[in-house]
Amino acid sequence: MDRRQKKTRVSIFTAFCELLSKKHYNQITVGEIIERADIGRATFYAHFETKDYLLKELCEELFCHIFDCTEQGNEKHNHIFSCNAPNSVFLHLIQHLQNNDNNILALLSCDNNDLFLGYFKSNLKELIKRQLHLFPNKTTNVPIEFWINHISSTFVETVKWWIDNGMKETPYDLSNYFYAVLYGEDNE
Amino acid sequence: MDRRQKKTRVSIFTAFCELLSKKHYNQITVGEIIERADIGRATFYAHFETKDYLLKELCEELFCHIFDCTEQGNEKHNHIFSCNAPNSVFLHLIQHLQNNDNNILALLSCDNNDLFLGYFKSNLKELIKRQLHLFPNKTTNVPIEFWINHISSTFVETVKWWIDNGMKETPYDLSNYFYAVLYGEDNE
DNA sequence: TATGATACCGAACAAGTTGTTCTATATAAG
DNA sequence: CTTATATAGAACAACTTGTTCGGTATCATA
Repeated sequence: MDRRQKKTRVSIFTAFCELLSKKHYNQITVGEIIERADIGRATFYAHFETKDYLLKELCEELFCHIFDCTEQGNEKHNHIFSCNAPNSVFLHLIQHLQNNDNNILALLSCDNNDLFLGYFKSNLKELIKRQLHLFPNKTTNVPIEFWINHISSTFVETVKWWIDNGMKETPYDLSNYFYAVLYGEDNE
Repeated sequence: MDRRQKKTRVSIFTAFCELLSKKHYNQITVGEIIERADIGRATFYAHFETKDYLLKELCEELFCHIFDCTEQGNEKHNHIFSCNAPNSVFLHLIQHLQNNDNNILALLSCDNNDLFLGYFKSNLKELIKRQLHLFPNKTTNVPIEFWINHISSTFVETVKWWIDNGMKETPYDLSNYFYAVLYGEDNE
């Protein structure tokens, strides 16, 4: 990609993230974004058809960066699945979040959740589907699709709860909470 | 309240709900609302400071109507808690939804979820807190606040999943799904 | 029925937002 | 050096928001 394009794209993403951590997505205007990114109006629209697409592409980049590790089998940076226990998978995910890779926390914590969390959950579901053997269905009469949805929902809600309450718990403890409500008793 | 005010308020709510069932909240303009409600622009703003407040008040009316039953102890229309089992509580709630009281389904089903579901969940949490004895915490090391959040999240996500998949399951079955992922095995 | 209060209409308005279009300039690639 | 492309920057129409104001209809009361 053209060096200029890349620079512009990065500065838009950066400005957008900074704004997202301050105010609700709905209240952010294109005018604010281009002012903070210090680019021309036409340039913005040359990159993104609309604000919604900007968010969409931002999410894709961020989640791709986090979930990617699981794509290429057992070859390269699949550290999330280095240990074959579901608890470990999510522990790693939570640690990623705690490290605040790519400023994801700022996006998860504020009011912009709705759309963002939607993308997050949808990526999570794909991950779970691909690694379903790690999450045995503990009940007999619940459809598999419902079960998958429940796992990913529970994880997203766990993280949301964690953030809303000041992230006091360690990733390890939180991962155990998650696992406890999902599978009954703590697995220690 | 003045008969005129009441009429105006109702027509605004009605128009708003109809629009919400068609398009996303963000894409609905005040212009559309007042055109469909057939009222003057100034009249709208005399009733609601902004579109967000309109949604807020709408939610309060709707949820009050559904959750109210639990407020006045065991005296009047507390049919939701007529049976002292948590499964029954949510079964009743789901049946309310299936009956589509006050067109709530239209609001839950479409793209407008975010804000609306937020209010829904917050009402749910209050209900659960008041009736916590019905939901024994099955795990030892999970904080009670986390547990409450998990119950209400799971219910909201269950209903969302149900709607997104065409509401094929009976309220009875769905309630069992909910209870199964929450408490391990089916309680039949 | 008469009267004062209040809700409504509708039009106009400023301020702000969106997405497009244009020319000129700067930067990349061959 | 030359050509292609990305950007700046300004101007633009169309739309949205929230306010204002004078006139009209409806209420509640005497």
